[in-house]
Amino acid sequence: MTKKYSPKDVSGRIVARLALYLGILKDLEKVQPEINSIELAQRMNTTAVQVRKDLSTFGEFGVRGKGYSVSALIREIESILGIDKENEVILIGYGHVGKMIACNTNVLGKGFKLTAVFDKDSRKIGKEIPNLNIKVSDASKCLEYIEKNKVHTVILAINAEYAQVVANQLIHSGVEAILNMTASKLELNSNTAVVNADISAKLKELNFWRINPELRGGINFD
Amino acid sequence: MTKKYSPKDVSGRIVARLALYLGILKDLEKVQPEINSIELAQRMNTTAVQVRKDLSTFGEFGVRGKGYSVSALIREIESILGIDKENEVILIGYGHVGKMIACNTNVLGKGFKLTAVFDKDSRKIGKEIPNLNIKVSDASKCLEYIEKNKVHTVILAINAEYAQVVANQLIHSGVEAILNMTASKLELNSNTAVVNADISAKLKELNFWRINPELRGGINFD
DNA sequence: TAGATTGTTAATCGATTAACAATC
DNA sequence: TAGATTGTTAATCGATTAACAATC
Repeated sequence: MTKKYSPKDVSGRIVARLALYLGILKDLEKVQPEINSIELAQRMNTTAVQVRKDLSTFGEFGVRGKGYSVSALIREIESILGIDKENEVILIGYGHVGKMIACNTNVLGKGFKLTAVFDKDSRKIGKEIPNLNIKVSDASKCLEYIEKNKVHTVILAINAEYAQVVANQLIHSGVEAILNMTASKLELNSNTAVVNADISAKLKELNFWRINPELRGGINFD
Repeated sequence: MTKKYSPKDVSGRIVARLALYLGILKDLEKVQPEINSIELAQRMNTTAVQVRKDLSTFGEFGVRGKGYSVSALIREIESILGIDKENEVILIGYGHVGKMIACNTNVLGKGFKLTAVFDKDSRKIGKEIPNLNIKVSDASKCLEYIEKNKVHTVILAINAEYAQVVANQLIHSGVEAILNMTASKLELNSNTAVVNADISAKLKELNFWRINPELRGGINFD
């Protein structure tokens, strides 16, 4: 059950690609039952060898001479990413970004369930969140909630200037993973996982590639 | 004025880091006028050598024996990323994600101005966007608008299943850059720049690192 | 001049690709 | 068995790091 991958074989790039493979496979699921590395590579804008190498890092999922079963591969990748079960997450910050995440269950995707939302603004506290059966709670109760409910994943959607302070508190409370939606780069000497999903940074990257078309030789600049 | 960097020296990673350096420097601007590569590296969770290498790819911005001027470095990086001037962008899709972007000018950050918003839903068309002086337009007018106004950058925040079709049309209309907020991986044989900013993919990555703490040896898994 | 820190050239490390053996 | 396509081992390529020369 508990698969063991070697640290030297799993890189950040591979994990990022895994999430992309999954997206492609989900699109494909209704249309065709099987796929080979060549076609998957085309859709990923990469090479067939990389597809096979990536997948084989985690196990032998294909059938030689044939290819991969789309549905089986989806299940494998979901299992690798730990989204075959439902993971509880909480959201801190109910501003524009927070609201978008809270009001749109699609945004989180399969495997994640939003169980609580916190904000420090008294005008927002107590507001009902559409579709989910929860209300915005007072941010001052947040750490208590985390410890009581053993929350392991937090989406941080607060003002950038408070991000570092709040993150420190979260880690102290035992949080293992933070999705950082703020423009602030979090400094964490602990072993908490942090992934940045700040839109403005992405837009800046994009703009660089736009104004320097001659530099986008390589295929991948996600 | 027009700086020329060699393609072999500029990688996607460097550009991504550039946007992060900028964020750190902006935080720092009010607090201290100068910084050296050692301190900047600490805040970035990387090494001083990498900081210097990254920056020197684009020019000589530092003073030997001293370090870098925070404000000058900010200006340089903004210039490299092309956000020292205002770039017009349009938004396609006024659902939860689109609304979040349109209603929150902060989200785009410096250097970008939202000039038009499109949606195909007749209930949304005509709606006034708070703070910006624009209304949601009919998506059917979108391509015409792009061609007329020479729009080069589009934020795509529509349903994943339409993403590929719309992207093809955008490229045909001369769009140079797409910020893809959808969960769909866009296949583009043209030389349009695309950067993905799908939140659910990031959350999946994050979850992998959470459940495999022994694999997060390296510092950087953004 | 001595001390500090940058920018660059060379060495190492890691990730991608090529070649091929395994097997359906 | 022949054809196809996977999974893996070895070779190449690119990115990071180390060493050091430049210079404030």
